[in-house]
Amino acid sequence: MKQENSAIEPTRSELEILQVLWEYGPSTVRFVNDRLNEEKRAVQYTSTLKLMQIMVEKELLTRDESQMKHIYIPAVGEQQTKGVLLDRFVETMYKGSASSLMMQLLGNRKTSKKELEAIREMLKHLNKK
Amino acid sequence: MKQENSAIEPTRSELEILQVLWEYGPSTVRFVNDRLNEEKRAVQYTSTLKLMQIMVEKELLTRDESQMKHIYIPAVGEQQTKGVLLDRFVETMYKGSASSLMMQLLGNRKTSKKELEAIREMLKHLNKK
DNA sequence: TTGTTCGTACGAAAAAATTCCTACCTTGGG
DNA sequence: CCCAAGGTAGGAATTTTTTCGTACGAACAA
Repeated sequence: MKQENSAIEPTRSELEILQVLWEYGPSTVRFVNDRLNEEKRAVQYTSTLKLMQIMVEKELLTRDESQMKHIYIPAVGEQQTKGVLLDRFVETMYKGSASSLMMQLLGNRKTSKKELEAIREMLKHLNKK
Repeated sequence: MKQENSAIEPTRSELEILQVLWEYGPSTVRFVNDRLNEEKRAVQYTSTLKLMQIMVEKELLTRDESQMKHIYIPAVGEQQTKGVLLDRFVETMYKGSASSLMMQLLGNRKTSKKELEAIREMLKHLNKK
């Protein structure tokens, strides 16, 4: 069955592509493919092409076809998309409890002192609102 | 190609099953399937069975076959698993920056005052360590 | 005993996500 | 002009994940 709803639901690979476009701005397939191969993993040019074409169909991307080298543009916002995914993550993993997630996060060794400081600082400012 | 590594990588459906087992403890397929149908979505008994059998193969679960009704037991810890998934999430979505994630989280409407209070409280205690 | 219910095993279908092959067009250099 | 490089389109194959049909055994009530 086809996915009919308009919910933002990028797959893992689609998300990788979006990340590139969010970071570098509108780009050609070639550029995106190069970034993926450099930063992520080996992937054939036509694979990336195909995926990006599908993403246009799904309206995750739009493209400018006025040149031979089409320019692909994200059709979904970075913050919005990440927000939705984060919400879903918190929902399914922590029953919607942000503080549970925080607890887990801070329990991990990987959270550096610097990170902690940043978070405290943020909360402080949040107080004033 | 088969997945050979032993990394904890439950799929979405597998995670649903794990959640049930984590919450209610070791259970039969029937019990898990009932919970899924109540709490999540319609799913056939044999589908759940199959999935749980696969999870045994993948060593996400173990099972006690001494009775006819097999009892399935999580083979991976809840905190550990969620921790790994959270780390990966932060890594891919926020370049490993916990504070970025926090920022996003707190920016969402859904974080209640109560949640905020809980987080502040937690950080306070974390100070003392 | 017999049939209904409930369990497991297992193959295979279906759906979703990903990858790649092939064909064909356009551009630019020699 | 001709070829090589690099682009798009699209079908199809693969892989991964999910779902289910069928077979068959055990338990239990009538």
